[in-house]
Amino acid sequence: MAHSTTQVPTEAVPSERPGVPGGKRDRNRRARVDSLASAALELFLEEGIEGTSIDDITKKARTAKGSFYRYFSGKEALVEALMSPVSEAFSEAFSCCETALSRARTREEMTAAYTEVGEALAVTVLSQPERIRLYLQENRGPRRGARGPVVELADQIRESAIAITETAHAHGLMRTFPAEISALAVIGAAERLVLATLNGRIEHPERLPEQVTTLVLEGLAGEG
Amino acid sequence: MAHSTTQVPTEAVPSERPGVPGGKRDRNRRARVDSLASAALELFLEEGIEGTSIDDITKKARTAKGSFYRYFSGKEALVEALMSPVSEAFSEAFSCCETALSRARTREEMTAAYTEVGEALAVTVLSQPERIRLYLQENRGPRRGARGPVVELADQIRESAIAITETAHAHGLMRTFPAEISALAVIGAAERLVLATLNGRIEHPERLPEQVTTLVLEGLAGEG
Amino acid sequence: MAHSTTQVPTEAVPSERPGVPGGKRDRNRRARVDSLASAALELFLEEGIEGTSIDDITKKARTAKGSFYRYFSGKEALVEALMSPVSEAFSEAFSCCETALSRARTREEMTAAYTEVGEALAVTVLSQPERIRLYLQENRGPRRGARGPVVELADQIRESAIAITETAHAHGLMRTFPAEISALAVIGAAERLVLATLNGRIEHPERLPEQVTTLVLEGLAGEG
Amino acid sequence: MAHSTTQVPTEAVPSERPGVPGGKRDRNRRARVDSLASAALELFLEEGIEGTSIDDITKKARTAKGSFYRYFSGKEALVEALMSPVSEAFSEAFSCCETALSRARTREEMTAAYTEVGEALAVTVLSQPERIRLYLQENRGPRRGARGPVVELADQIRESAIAITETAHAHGLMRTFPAEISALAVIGAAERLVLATLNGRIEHPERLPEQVTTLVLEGLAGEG
DNA sequence: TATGAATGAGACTTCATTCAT
DNA sequence: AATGAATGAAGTCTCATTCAT
Repeated sequence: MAHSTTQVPTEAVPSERPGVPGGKRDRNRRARVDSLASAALELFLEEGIEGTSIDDITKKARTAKGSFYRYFSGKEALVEALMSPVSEAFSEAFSCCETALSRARTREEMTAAYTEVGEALAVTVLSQPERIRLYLQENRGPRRGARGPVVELADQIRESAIAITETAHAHGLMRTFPAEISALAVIGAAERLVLATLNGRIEHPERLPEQVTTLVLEGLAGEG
Repeated sequence: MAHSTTQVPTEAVPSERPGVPGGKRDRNRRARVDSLASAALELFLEEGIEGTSIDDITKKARTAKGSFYRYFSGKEALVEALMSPVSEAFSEAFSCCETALSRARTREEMTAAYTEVGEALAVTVLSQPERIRLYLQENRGPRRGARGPVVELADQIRESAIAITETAHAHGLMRTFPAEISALAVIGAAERLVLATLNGRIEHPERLPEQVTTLVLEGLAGEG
Repeated sequence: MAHSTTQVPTEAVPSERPGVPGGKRDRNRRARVDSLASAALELFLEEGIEGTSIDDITKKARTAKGSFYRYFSGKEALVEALMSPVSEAFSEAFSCCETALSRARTREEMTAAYTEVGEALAVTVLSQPERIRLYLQENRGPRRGARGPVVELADQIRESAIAITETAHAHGLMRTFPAEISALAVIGAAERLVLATLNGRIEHPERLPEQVTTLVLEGLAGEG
Repeated sequence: MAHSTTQVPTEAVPSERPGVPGGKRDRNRRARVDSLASAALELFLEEGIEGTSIDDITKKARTAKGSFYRYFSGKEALVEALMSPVSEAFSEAFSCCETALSRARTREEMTAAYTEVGEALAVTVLSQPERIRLYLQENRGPRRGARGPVVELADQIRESAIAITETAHAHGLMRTFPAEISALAVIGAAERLVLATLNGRIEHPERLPEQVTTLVLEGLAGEG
């Protein structure tokens, strides 16, 4: 895996940095941050966040331990940095969808909104598979310690999903289940399938989106 | 929570015990095992398995640290002891269902088999809610360390669910998706909903089974 | 190895014991003490005194841990009990020799005295090989902890050997080296050879006494 | 005891060190290793290897517990580091002697070879008295745990001594005892005398080499 | 700025000893 | 008298974090 796939957004880096942004200093800094983040991501996936020590990370990134603390205030900040692009992409996708939904007047427009959010999420999943896998592996359980940011992301997703489901209900789009229930069911199903896909356990992943849509909309009992 | 709700199955206790099987020694032993297990369960739920130390457990159980090791060879063994009743109940439920399915000749018999496994699982969930919550919180991620037994249980569930789904397909019961996909979707949805329920986030939990059934069979698009 | 070879002298047992000495109680007690001592001896030889725990001993002796403390006040007392027959045998051998030497008037009488002490020691070595091996393995080093009694025995042997060597010198029996030097040299050589023999590294152990005598008296340069 | 007498050979120190090889970092590192090793050596002699804890060592060396593990992977590695200069010196001495012996054609040349090895060993003993004492105190008994390296050294010495004795026999230099027997006798005698000397129990240590030679070659019965 | 050494709290585990049954 | 459960001190080792170089 190229290190460049693990780029960390600018915000993770302390803002009062010297040198021209884009200059050599800046590039060095980013390279260091990226190599730490990508080493960490790989280790987190293999050993778990709590099972990975700062030492492990810096050893894998071939940096001195002290350097880690120059770039991240601790393990939690690093996890936060790893999750934040996912969080932002999801945030944007959901809020776009929410907007589109509230503007929608016809059933077709609503369906389009859903399709769009689905595609936006799929793009994120495909472009950041490791971070998504990290999210899927670590998002349950207490918010304690370095896993905090991951659990936070899970909450964000849950709330957004419920919100758009409620909007859909308000527009009479779907069966009037309680929004929590359908939202959580869809999230649960989707997450499990994505994880299986990322773990290589699904045979024809390219058909997955279509199958999931069918499943979600028409259920299992459909005229098989 | 009463300590008696956290009973550990007999097998976890060393078999050659002295004194009368119902005598004071025996009762003390069981009380100690229970208090350790229940303290641990509570802490695992609040702080995570990896975030809980043996010290935390023995402090909460008001025993000496050394006593822990008389009853469990380590944290992993304790987790194993906590998961094993769930694992056994699930094992039995799935294998009953598998048997019933393979014997079924009519669609009604098959539906009955599914209903039955669903009910068996629901009973387990309701009678062991904390252990189920622990399973739901900790079952993802690498098998590393004390979480091992939980991940193992997850694998067991996944395989069983796929197996009975394949049986169902073989009998033409449902839409011919790949078994992995429908099985994982159902597991994912169910697990998410159960977790939300156990976390008290579902309004009318008593309606959940019926709603889930509808959802699974007919999907979201159904003529709400 | 039969347990009876590991008998512990009466003194090791607390003196205020109930029951007729020789009665059933007494026999039980001795059987227990012997089985603990023989289990301990075996373990001490394999794992070292410090590497053996009370637990190891009672497990091997198939007794409860508490029983150990009924018979011995601790590991040191047990070591003391294991060493004391050796210590007594050696004590007696040396004091006999000392007496015989001081009475000796002719060179022949003196040689006889030495021969006799050598034989007495050899008998002890052969009749208590495991205890001797324990002594040889553990007699160096600080007197600290449970090894104390073994180191004490080493001191006793050293002093006795020096004493009879001085007597020999006083009678003009041997080359007038400082007594410490010849005594320690002989002890050192003898101990090393006995240890090698007990470890099965000497080809014809039955010839050893004669060879050692030659070696000690005539040295290596003799007309080979 | 000056710390400088407890220097640990370069190999024990991780090789890829930063900073100038003679810079402050380097000096600090060596000082730390030396202070740990010398504290340990002193404690090992007083309390035995098994009776000394890492805590004791770091307390005496006035460092944090964790620092110990930066320099040594554990107690056994430290013992190994303490023994290795002795082991190497002995190795070299014995192999020189072996070479010289196999080349020797006259009895004088052979005697010279022995004298030389004796002197080389004596130099080592005198220049590393504490390590030798540690070896003498801890070399018997099972190879278990941290004492392992010391027992290993003892084996090395035994084998080398037997080997050169066999060479001597092959050249008809000495009385044809089995090589094991004469070698072990000499080792045993020498070790005991060296230990007594290092413990300050020998009156005129400077005469020891000559006396031992006489003893070994001519025995005790010589015309005193 | 980069390095890795230093620190000490804290995790896991073992053990001698005491004590209830 | 015998058993083995309970205790907590102590041992080994790890780790996040700070700091001198």
